[in-house]
Parts: sequence; structure tokens; C-alpha cells
Amino acid sequence: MITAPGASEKNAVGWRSVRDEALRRIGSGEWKPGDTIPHEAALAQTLGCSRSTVNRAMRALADAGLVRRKRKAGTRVVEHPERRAQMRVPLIREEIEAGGATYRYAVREVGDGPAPAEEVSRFKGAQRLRFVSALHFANETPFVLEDRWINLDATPGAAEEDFAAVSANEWLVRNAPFTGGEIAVGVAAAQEPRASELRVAAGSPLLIVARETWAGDAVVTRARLFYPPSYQMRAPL
Amino acid sequence: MITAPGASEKNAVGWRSVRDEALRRIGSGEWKPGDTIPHEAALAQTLGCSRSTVNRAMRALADAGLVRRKRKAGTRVVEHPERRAQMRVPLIREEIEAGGATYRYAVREVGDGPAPAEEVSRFKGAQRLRFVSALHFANETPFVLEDRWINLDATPGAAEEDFAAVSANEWLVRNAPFTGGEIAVGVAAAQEPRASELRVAAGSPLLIVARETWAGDAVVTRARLFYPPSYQMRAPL
DNA sequence: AAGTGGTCTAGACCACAAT
DNA sequence: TTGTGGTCTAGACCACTTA
Repeated sequence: MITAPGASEKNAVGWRSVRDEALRRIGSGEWKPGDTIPHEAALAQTLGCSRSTVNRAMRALADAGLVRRKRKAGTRVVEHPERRAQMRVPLIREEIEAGGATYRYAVREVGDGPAPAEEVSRFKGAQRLRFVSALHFANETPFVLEDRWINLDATPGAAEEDFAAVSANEWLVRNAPFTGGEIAVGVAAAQEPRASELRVAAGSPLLIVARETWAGDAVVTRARLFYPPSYQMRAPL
Repeated sequence: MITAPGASEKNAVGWRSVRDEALRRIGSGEWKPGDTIPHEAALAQTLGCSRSTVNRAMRALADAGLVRRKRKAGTRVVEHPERRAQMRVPLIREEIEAGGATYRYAVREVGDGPAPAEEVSRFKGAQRLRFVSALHFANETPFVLEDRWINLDATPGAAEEDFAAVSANEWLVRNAPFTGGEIAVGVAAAQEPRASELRVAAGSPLLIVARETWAGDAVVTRARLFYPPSYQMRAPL
């Protein structure tokens, strides 16, 4: 007899149910860390579905880091699943507006003056760099101070922008596609004039987020975001 | 004529090549943000592969957040791809040893005394809570100070552990599977006695990572990690 | 009502790695 | 050499959404 999917038989075997069954066996200790679990064909027969479906389910578990799969060696339950936290990196304006606050943006400084040697080297010899410093406000309270260097050679149209109306943060997202980047989170004591701009006492702890994005080989932009002590970044684990 | 895979024809059409072709069309502007792209069957015919292969490729792009797919409505190129950063959350010992340093662990305090009201409420009424405070050293330099509350009711065996030899961080990873959690990153000025323990001046900025993990409905553990100003968290973007 | 993605299937061949 | 996962295919039915 052929079981019509979603028909009289209630227990449809979709790849999710196969995944969940595997999760249950791992959670219950039936499959222990380090164990090699039955191969796809065997599971397919046991669970009454095709190997493709088992494959899809096990791939999902492998993507989640719970099992490791190798041809010929089989599928093993990972000993210590690595924990990962995925942080969303939204536009600053959207982050503020998502909190129900009114957004305002103010440029502090824009210039094409000579860049510090350290920046030049980080940009791997790019010739034209523009510096933009700006403040983002939530309900007229300083939310974050943004210092940014932009590689004008790598971002067509940037040279014609003064970033007065649209923040560099936003302009770049819309106009400078990137292929990769890095984000680093650290901390430092607030120094003048940044402390005053953020309306915190000098010496207050600041959360600093440094971002670098690149398109292919070229470094597109490097930014440092200074958040007052009240700020928190959150991510699901 | 049937093209044998991997045979004379060099341009095998795997799902990766379909994905890359789609990426190329998006990158080149052939498919603009907001556009609806051809449906799977059309792409399959155009590219000379089966719909399943196109489906696999487009699903990968959807997972990456570059397109959004809806039945009947079709597949659209996303206007502003959301940026995400995936942080690894390793064991503290492994993070230190990965840096080539020698790891040492020292308990500061362990106790089952009554927990602050705030903690009790966060644990949603769990009865037995244990507090553990400890220091993790890298080459005998304080690396991070860990304050942690553990729900003894949710973690079998924890009641018999004093966490003197193995850190709570490590013991929990090995013995308390969890199904979800949250991580929050913030900053604060160091206060005594934590400042002295971390060998920094009182008032120094500290990076604070608060983690909470749960298994099903129960909150398993809540930890606050205090890092000295020299610490940086990094993640690819 | 109809179009599009979501998924399952049975079969097939291949790539890789362990033996 | 051989066992296992990786992937492709052609076809099919379903679920969801829009029209």
C-alpha cells in the first residue's frame, strides 16, 4: 500500500520529522557523542522514506554543527557542538527606529585630508580615502558616534557624496555591495571630544564596534562605532 | 545528446554553479534589487538542468538572505540584504589554548546561599540555585572573570559538583545539553573586588558578556563574563 | 482558479576516503 | 577495492498565495 502524503496516515515523513527524530535520539542518549549513526540507506528503510529525505535531514543537522559527515566514514555525532551566536547587523537608523525612537543624523566632520599611516596600510595602498565622522541620535539622545574611512577608488559615486543628508552607513549599504568583512567588539574609556559628543563623562566605558568590509580584494570601508555604556548588543545562541 | 556528468563537457551544472550564475546576475545588475527573477522551471530549462537543482541553488541564496521566496509570488532579489555576523562561542579554555597560552582555572567562590530576587525571577521559580565565581588565566594573566548561577534542578549531577577542578563553563557544556539561549554584550566600569582580581584599576572599562541558556522551558544557567579592556571579540561579517 | 515554490520518490552515477 | 555521503534527474503531488 502506498501512503498518500498528508492523507489518512497522519505521520507524514518529511525531512523535518526525520531531523526531529534524529534530534530526539541524540537528546535521549540513544546516539551518543562520538557515535557513528546508521547510514542513510538504513535510516531511510527504518523510517520509511527515501534516502533523499534522510540526506536532507542529516544535512540540516550537519549545517547546525550537531553531526559531522564524511564519505565512507559515515555520520558521527559531534562530541562538543560548537556554540554560535548570530548577530544581526542592521542599519543604525533601522535599529533606532525599530526601538520606536525618532532618528536624527548629524555630520561632525568630513574630509579627504591625508589619512594616518595605519589606515593607509589597512586599505592596502588605496590612494583616495575620505574620512566621515557623524553622530546618530535616538530621540535627540546620542545613540552612537561613527568614525569612518571610505575607499573612494573602490566605491563609484562616493566621491560626489558629502554624507550630509544620508549617513555613510546607509549610503554604503545601498551603493557599495561587498563580498566579506570583519567585525570586532571591544571596549575603551571615553576621551574628549568623544565623551562630550556622546554626553557621557570622560573616562566612561564605551563599547566599540570596529567594522571592515571588502569587495573582492579591495577594502571598501573601515568604521569604528562608539556606543555609550547603556548600549547592549543581543543575539540568540 | 545526453551530457555525461564530468565527462567531455567541462561545464557541469551542479547546484553551486547555478547559485554562482545567479550571484553573477545579481552582482552585474542583470537582476536588480526588488526584481522578480524567472521561476524555477524557466531557469532549469535556460541553464540546462533539472528544477531540483535550481531549487537547491535558490534555497541556498534564500538562506543567505539574498533573495526572498514565496509560493505563487516567485523569487525576488532582496532590496537591502541584512548583514549578519556569526560569532563563535568557544569554551574559555579552548579559546585561551588556541591562542597558544597556558590555561589555568581558579574558583573564587561557590555557594548555594539564597539568590538575589532578580536571579530567582529570571530562573522562573527554580528552587535550587548554585553560585560559582571563578577566574580563567592565560599564562597566569587574568583572562576573564566568570560569575554564574546554575539551576541544579535542571542539570542532573550538578549538585554533586563543586567545580574546583573543572570550570562550570566546561562542565555544563559537557553535561547539560541545551536547546537555546541568548547572549548580550555590554560594558561597565570595573568595581572592586573584580578590578583587583582582573588586575586592572578600579573604573577601568570592562567588556561584559551575559549568557543565558535554556533546555526546553527551564533556564539552565546564567553567566556574566567580565573581560579586561584588552579583550576583543571578532567575527566574520 | 491558477501559478509558484516546497517537498518526496526511486534510481543513478560520482567523489572521496578508509581498508 | 569498497562503502558512504554528495548530487543530479524526471516526475509527481501538495501548500500557499495571489488574482
